Amino acid sequence: MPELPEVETIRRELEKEIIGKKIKSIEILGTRSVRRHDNPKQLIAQLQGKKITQIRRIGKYLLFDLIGDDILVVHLGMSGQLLRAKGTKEPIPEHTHVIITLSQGGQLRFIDPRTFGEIFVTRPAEGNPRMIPAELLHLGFDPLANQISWMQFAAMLSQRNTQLKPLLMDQEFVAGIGNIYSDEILFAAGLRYDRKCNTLSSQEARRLHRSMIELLNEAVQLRGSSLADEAYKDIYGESGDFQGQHRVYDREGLPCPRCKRNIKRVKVSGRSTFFCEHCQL
DNA sequence: ACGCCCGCCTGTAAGC
DNA sequence: TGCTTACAGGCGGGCG
Repeated sequence: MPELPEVETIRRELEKEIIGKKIKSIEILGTRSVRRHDNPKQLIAQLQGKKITQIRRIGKYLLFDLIGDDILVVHLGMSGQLLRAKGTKEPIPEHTHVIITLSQGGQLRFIDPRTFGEIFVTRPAEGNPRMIPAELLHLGFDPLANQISWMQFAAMLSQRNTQLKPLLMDQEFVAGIGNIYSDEILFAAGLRYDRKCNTLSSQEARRLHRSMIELLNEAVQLRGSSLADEAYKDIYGESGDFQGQHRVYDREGLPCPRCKRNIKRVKVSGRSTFFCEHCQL
């Protein structure tokens, strides 16, 4: 599923491809993707003719800033793709829910088999200096966009009493980390998924902070992870290359790259969790 | 505040 | 071989 590195890859590509272009028309083929809107026609009217000025990302959300303060928000959920079509005549893939036609710029298609993703139009929350819509105000800091110091991070950890993995995946604490990257970050930091956050030494908190930023940056460099049972593709339909770098995720029974002992798998709040008992304490 | 489960979905794969 | 079941998980909501 697209997490921060995948969404950032898409954001960078969109920045190159569609900034300055105008939305010519929108076609909504299935209403589930636009479920926040009572009236999809209103959404269409709101977007038509608007110029795209900027593409932002907060956590796993993409924000298309439009002329006149409107913001088109896209969340890919589990299986969402945003695919670029050069023309308007390319065949429409199955599970295409929304088609955005751009003035002299082909189309963007929103494809999402599992329909956990969504698209909605909104505006910046009243008086919000960072122009963040109310719907996204609950999100915590973005580990790449708003870098915080390890000291601040350590202070935040010390105030919580939860296990590390659920905290890393809590979008209100830090935005953008899902199941794959939480396991990879914890392995890189040498910390177990079930360590209580407020028991970390300052050295451990610093290691976790550093691992989080470094690992996410490395994953962005390789344009994210595409797994076998997953549908992540960038806007050109290309897979990412970071899956080859996974050290624990989906590697149950395989040797730990560090100590060669078998990678273990457990369930943590219903989610598969992969770790090395020897290297993560 | 925290942990855990459910419901929402569909494609894939394992099990009988 | 063919059907059924489990699994994958982001997110919001609810319950203890």
